[in-house]
Amino acid sequence: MNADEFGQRVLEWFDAHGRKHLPWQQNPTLYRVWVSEIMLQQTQVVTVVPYYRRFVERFPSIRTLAEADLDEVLSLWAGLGYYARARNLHRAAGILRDRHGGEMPLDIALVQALPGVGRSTAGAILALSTGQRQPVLDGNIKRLLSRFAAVPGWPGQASVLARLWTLAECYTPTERVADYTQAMMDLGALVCAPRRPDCRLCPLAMGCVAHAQNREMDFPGAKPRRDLPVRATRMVMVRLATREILLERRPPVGVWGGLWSFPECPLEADVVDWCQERLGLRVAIQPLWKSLRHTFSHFHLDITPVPVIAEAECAKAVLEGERFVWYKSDDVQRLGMAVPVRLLLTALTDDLLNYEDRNE
DNA sequence: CACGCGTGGCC
DNA sequence: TGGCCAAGCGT
Repeated sequence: MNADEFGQRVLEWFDAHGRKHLPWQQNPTLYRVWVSEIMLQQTQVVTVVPYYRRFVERFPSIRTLAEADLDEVLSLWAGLGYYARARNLHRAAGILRDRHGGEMPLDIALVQALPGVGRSTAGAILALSTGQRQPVLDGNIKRLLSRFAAVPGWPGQASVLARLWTLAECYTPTERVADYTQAMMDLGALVCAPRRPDCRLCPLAMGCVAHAQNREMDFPGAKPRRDLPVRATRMVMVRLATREILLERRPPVGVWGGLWSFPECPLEADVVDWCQERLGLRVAIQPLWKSLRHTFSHFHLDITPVPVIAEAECAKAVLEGERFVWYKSDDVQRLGMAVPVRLLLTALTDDLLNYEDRNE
């Protein structure tokens, strides 16, 4: 099947079955498509949609995003994961404001130079928003092309990746590039699916090498896997008699970077001493009622929560400033703390306050 | 090139 | 129910 026929068939399929009502497809400006592409990195459409709506309502333009506090940007990202995306998005908005007149450039090299924007995302932004002829190679298209051409090997391997890029480039048409690009992602997500590809619905089945060999599931080649490491940590839940709880801003990089969580106390340290030295707090430890395992895609995190009661006057005096915050449950949304909201605040804090109630 | 980086859904 | 996967990129 030549490239013209490939594109023709894909576009015909798009007209009949492609997705045309996603939020970022309505008024697909460079800014709106950019935000959507960042959110969609390693994240499924159904998960993104509500976050996307809230985000572009609050930050409708590059300039509003650039002027915002990172804390507020993170607060709208809370729960979506991969928070470096939000930090990069905010930083890139500042770059666009300062060096590009507040506009997304049309030169793919400049787009790709923005933090958080790689080759595929840069291509998707320009192709979907302006129709510029740029290839895209996301996970869906990798899978589709791997099967169509029976490309052996794991796409994480440079040689395999290079071959897929060549195919993506070759099949990208000169007309209706936006529809074609959307169609390829839709085909990969809805028809050429990872688990159960439905080749009866595929407009490319007649040219698909993997299908001809009945080997759809052999492509793309499997990623070499190793077992997840386990990390252990301890989080100190400092509570005042007023039911306020202490949160600390996490470092800007690493797990949950830039978000707020309970302070982490080294496992080898004595909690009472550590609170005295690190936080300047005199505390009383409460009984521990459970520990918690949180599984990430790349490791297990075993968390030991340690509830402690601190003296209010001392605590207030010592821990004022940007690094720490005292909160009540109502304040969570304002602060934008993904981890505390979902994992720590809802689970551990509820337990902490229930525990307190039971003992009153 | 290998690894770090989240979360929800699927079986 | 634990392992796997999903619109990648930065280091």
